Amino acid sequence: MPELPEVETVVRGLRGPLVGRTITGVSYDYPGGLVTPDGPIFAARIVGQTVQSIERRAKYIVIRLDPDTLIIHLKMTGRLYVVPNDHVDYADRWVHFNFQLDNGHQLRFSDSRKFGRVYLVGDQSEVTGRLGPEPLDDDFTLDAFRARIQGRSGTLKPLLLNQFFLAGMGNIYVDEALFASRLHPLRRADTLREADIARLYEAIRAVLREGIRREGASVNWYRKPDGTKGSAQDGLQVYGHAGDPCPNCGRPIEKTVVGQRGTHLCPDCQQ
DNA sequence: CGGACAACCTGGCGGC
DNA sequence: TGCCGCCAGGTTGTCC
Repeated sequence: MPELPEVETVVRGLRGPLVGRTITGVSYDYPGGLVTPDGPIFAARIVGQTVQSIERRAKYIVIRLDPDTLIIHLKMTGRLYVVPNDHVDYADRWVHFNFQLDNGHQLRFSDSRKFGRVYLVGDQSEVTGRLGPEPLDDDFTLDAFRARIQGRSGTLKPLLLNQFFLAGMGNIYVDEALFASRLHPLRRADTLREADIARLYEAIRAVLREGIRREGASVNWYRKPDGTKGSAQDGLQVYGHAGDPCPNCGRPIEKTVVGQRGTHLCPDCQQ
């Protein structure tokens, strides 16, 4: 669920309460969620480090400490929020990491399905170094996208979900971008014409920007750091709309499986 | 390079 | 009301 717009919203919501804070302790009850370093080193190494800045790279939340970097991936059910030590929250039942801050607050990482991952590294590129370009960066131009997609032969949906091809898209926004560009999820990348590539490029950027503007899609688990829902789900055209009339032609939206993922499309509008 | 599939997990939901 | 079984999906790793 948390894709680029959701993670971007989380990052923006965490900056205020976290930047400038020093971590004074950490506890966790699911060692499997800690990728690196080894458990015995983790607490000793992070305690005493101060948050310098918070950024997003793909779907990773990158918290720059000094000298290390704390990186968190929410996967599907992860939630991050900062609350006073004595605050009781509904999502606390799934908290597996709890970072104590120097101002009587805590950064809590709740994750019911335990898919989320935590990294503490000296060099961010250990985790995010091989990811594809950021679709909303200024230097991700139409020319850059064209150069990247030319020479690829795979089907569009799995290609757009591939984080090494393009960073940040997930199941929701890929379905939306393909609908907006009138391209079928099974369309092969090497059959796209110039106009198709241009429409797809614009659609990717548009759906992601709209997702951020609406502060993410709370289809089920995703919440903003303040616990409230985003509203991007209200603007979705096809995702979660199986059987509903296509906003373009009125015929029913279909749900199928592409690349082992639930896929929503209008078979009449998307070719 | 690509595609299929299993694995990691557990809440929520449909069906009975 | 309660139980069973399946579905959801981000990422990695394996295999062909």
